[in-house]
Amino acid sequence: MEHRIEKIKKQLHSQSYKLTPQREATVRVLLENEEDHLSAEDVYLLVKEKAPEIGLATVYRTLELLSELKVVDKINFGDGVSRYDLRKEGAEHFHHHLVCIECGSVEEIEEDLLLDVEKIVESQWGFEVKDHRLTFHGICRVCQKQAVAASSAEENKK
Amino acid sequence: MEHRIEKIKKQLHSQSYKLTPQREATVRVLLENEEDHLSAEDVYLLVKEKAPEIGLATVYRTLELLSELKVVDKINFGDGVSRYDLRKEGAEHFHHHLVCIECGSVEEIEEDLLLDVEKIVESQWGFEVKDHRLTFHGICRVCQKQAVAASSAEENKK
DNA sequence: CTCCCTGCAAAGACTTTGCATGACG
DNA sequence: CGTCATGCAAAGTCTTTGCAGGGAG
Repeated sequence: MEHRIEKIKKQLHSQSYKLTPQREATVRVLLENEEDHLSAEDVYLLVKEKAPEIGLATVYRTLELLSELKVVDKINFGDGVSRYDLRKEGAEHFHHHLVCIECGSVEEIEEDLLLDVEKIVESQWGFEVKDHRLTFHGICRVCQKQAVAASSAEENKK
Repeated sequence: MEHRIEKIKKQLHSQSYKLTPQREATVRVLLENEEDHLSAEDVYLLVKEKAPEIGLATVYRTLELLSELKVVDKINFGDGVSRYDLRKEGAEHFHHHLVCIECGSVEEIEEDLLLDVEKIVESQWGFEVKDHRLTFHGICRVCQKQAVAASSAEENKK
């Protein structure tokens, strides 16, 4: 984990930004919650546990900065909030998401499934693809099982 | 166009909603600007030209309603506003978008390029796909040409 | 008469900004 | 010292809600 912080520090320095304690705390929170898709408010609350004096505005400013540096991706699942997602080590493509419409869980797909599609877009639409956002909405494994369980319970009642 | 309004009217009635004059005016604006990706405010201003007494809240409520009925899709390109996009006749998949990071133009892809990808997601992740959102960010044909023109102008200067 | 719909204004949620203060070289 | 970063509070967006009045059946 430390080396990832070092790396981010270098990225900041290369653009003459500093890794201040607040920024570092924010980055640590993001690293520790890599699986989640935290909103600015979520990050703020978590950072506050370690550095209670931090302000919400600083968190916003830091997330904005990290977003510019492509350290995090800002995403939006359609509820009114922006969420921030750390790019994985070495990944230059933006990972995909599976959002369950039943329970709201969000799963990530690291693998890039769009290589073929991008080729088609480039050749047929003449569009030079730089990045993509792909989200599937549907029913996750867990909720599918529950649906089956519920309907068989229904069966038993008869 | 009239038959599309009729169709929407029936959809509304089937859920015991009415197609009021305000709602109809809103739908007409959406139909007349199918190519664009209007924000609620945009729709409001356009509707106002025909029906000046309409309120912004009604537009929001109508768009929300149409969204529930799957007549329009609510999308979000990362600027802070929701945009509303009419579903095409008979389409049950949500079309894809090409957003140009130079000029901000948005192009649509009707064709469903994700059929194969969805199969993979279903079989390998056990996720039952119901809908998807796919947006590519990159450089559109027009801006690519301008970039070429600009760099050759640069050449000429030498 | 009842229920749904509307306009207006107010409230709300999320995010950005202005400004004085503070850290750092 | 000068610059960049911070915290706080205020201001901004965009969107939703409360409520009284209206309209259709």
